[in-house]
Amino acid sequence: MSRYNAKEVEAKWQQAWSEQRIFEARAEPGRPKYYVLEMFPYPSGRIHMGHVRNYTLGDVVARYRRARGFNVIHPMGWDAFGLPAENAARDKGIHPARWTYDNIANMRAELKSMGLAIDWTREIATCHPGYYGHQQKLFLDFLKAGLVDRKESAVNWDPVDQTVLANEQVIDGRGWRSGALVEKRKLAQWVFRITAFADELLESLGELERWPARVRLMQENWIGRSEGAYVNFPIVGRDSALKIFTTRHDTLFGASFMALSADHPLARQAGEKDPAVADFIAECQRMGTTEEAIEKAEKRGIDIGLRVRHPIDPSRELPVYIANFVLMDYGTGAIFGCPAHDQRDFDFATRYGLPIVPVVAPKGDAAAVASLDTAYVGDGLLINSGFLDGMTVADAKAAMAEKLRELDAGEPTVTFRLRDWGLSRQRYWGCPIPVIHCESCGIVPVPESDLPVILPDDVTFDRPGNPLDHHPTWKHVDCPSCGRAARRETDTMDTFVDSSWYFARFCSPRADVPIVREEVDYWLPVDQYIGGIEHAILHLLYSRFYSRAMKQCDWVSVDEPFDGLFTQGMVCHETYKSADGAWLYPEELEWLEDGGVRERQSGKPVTVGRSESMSKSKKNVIDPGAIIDKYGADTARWFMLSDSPPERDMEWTDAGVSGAWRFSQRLWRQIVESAPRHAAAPDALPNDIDDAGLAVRRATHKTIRDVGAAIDGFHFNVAVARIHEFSRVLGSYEGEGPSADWVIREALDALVRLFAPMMPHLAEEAWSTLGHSGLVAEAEWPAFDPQLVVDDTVTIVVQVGGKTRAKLELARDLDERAVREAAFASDNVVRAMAGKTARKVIVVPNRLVNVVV
RNA sequence: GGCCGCGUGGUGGAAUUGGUAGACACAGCAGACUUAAAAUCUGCUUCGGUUACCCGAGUGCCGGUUCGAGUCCGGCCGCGGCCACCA
Repeated sequence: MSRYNAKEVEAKWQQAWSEQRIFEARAEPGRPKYYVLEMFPYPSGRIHMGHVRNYTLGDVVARYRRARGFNVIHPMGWDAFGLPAENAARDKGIHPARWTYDNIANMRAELKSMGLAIDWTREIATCHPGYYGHQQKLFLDFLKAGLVDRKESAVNWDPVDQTVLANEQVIDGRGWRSGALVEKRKLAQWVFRITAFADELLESLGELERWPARVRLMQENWIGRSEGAYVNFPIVGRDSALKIFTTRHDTLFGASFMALSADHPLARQAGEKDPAVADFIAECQRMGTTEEAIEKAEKRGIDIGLRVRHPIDPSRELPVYIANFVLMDYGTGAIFGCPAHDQRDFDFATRYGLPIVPVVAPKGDAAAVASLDTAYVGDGLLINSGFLDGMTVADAKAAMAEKLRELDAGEPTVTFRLRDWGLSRQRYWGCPIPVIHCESCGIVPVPESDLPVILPDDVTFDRPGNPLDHHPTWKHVDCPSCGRAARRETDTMDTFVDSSWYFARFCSPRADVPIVREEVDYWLPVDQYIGGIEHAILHLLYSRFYSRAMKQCDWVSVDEPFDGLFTQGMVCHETYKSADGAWLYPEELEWLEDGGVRERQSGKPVTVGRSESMSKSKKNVIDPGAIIDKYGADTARWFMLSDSPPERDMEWTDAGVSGAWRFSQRLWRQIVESAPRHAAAPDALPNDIDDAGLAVRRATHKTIRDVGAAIDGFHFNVAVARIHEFSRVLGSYEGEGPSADWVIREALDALVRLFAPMMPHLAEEAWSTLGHSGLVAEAEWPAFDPQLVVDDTVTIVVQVGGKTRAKLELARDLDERAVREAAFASDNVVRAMAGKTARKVIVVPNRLVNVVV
């Protein structure tokens, strides 16, 4: 029995693909293209199972589309800037560049061992000046186009590491690395004006039909459009007014106080005069932004003595508080409090003894809201509201908006939750922001002739803060405008910037301009993008913004970069804990015959925990390298595609892997053992084949149809099942085959091409064993004969009263009367009817008969 | 708290979108081959009623629409995700 040696065979075919350069893509205007892209990896050092799943899915699509005749582009690169490289430098003394490029070399080799149909000539790394230099050019274009701004904004500041932290890096109010209490600081930051596209980014979500509904919804919520109104409350004793934003202007008559954010200019003014107010502001700024902090935080405030007039009823004066629950960067940083109809305002009013005046009641029934113990946020009719009384909430909003406009006291407006994208990071290992600060000229862009602004190599990590800041010379430059001494911007860009345009750079990865228009016009948009759901918001939203910004600067023609998006599930594995509660690696365990588990070394008992997403911290990881080494890439790929639908989480099991390995061996035997016996099909197919021959041909053509449909729909697990089934069918004819041996040959030729996208190495070996000279990677997808996928007979289900009582094998398209007769002739049907007469008979052609008794 | 998903055998999951529930696989059991084991092959495998046949129940729970519901509608229960003091 011949055994398939994956290790040798896989290396051989990987070399053949590479030597024949079949995956190198070239734009061919007029020929249909297909751009397959998986989210590029961060070069952490080793690939993990999540990568294996991601790139296997993409590779199936790429190879399948190629077989379908598309001009496929399938590139790979490295999201290579980021904090871990700097941490490695601090902890191990390795330069970030060295660490990163070493990791890339490792991971490239690992990815290559997977046998991916990738055009490696297009490989890019975002940390290379040949990439980030062009990113600086785009930045300057955006700056010129008014898409970049410099803004004072509140940031999380780690006083020990002396850097800004992203929200995700603040854990329980402390820096994740230093453990220091994080402060809120105002810093001048560069921002992309993503909010300028808020409406468009929201609107266009509707056109992304090949995106998961869930992702679109998440983006919709993230952008968070709300319709409301600005309202101006004149300040008593001053010329100015306090401007607030509300979505409930219908409840304006229920106002009982005003509340300002601690960062509001009026709050600051008050703080300068009153130490108690200043103390309260300081306290608000210290307040954590974590989930628990927010949940526990009480609604608190301080009356700053200011009074405003109600805009509709000037006789009423309202107190102005600073409140800890009002955010500066949403709306205007100030609200009016309507305790009866907002829970936060209700809590606040209760605490400070402010009036609670209901102005909306169900059906206008004032009694129903006379004594509230929580805010009433439901619908109803207006009460206690002068000219609004009796109106619905919606009508009252409209009427109030009209009134505000009349009085010049406010106007309807739309507000978004989306904020501008702060891109400044006080870090070394990122793309330098190409601007210069000059005392006399202000902000001066780096002249394009001076690009790229290259990161200096000679940096030190021996003290906290940004190494670019500590560098003795790098930041000192002459102002390009006036020539006097000036300072280079030492902040670098958020790494999300790097990944916001890489799909465009892949189209012309070596060009001396960022993007070559003819190339992107041919290849973009990405037809199928594949990656984890964790990027559902930020990366995908940023890329959508970037596309629009690049279009505005005439670099690309598309608004939407990703036509189709697929979000894969995670790879999970059981977790193991020792008796003293420490996590254990699967390799540290020994499995006993009785099904128990213990530690291999010590023999101590082990608790098997639930299956969770593979992570180093829980030690429930399986190294893909070891699996590929032992079983081959095809086995790993096949297992990834089997059983679990790709969008769902899957569980990695030893049994599953060995099952995949056994099946690959089975396929190999089946093909190699039958191949010599079966001749190729004659040009003119004979009609006189026997029943077995016809059955095999039908199975072949149905499988071709079903596998194609399954791959089209991303149901790779179903495609796998159909191939299993087909292999069994062929197996059942191994002893006594059809008289026409070309029928088996036709089946094998189809079979190999059907599993080629999934197990490409085995497929090449099988294809050549079958006597084909070319590569199966370049073979056409088999076509099915529509006549052969329709059987002559159909199984008709006969139900009596909705319960299945018989199954009849009848000729296809038999007329209704004959079907009825056959149904009533069935013993089981007669018995089930028990002498009753049929009240009604429903006949669904070629499917079922339901006798209603 | 808001919004959105999902609940199918021992397990992962199928089910032409309202028409045979459990394809395919894993695990398990039985058998063949073998001195034996491994490997391989064959069969069985939702639960209950004595095997075959057949009967009853069955897609989280309760109800509804329909000749017919895993699929549609209403209400519960459970699990998960995203956002979250967003005015």
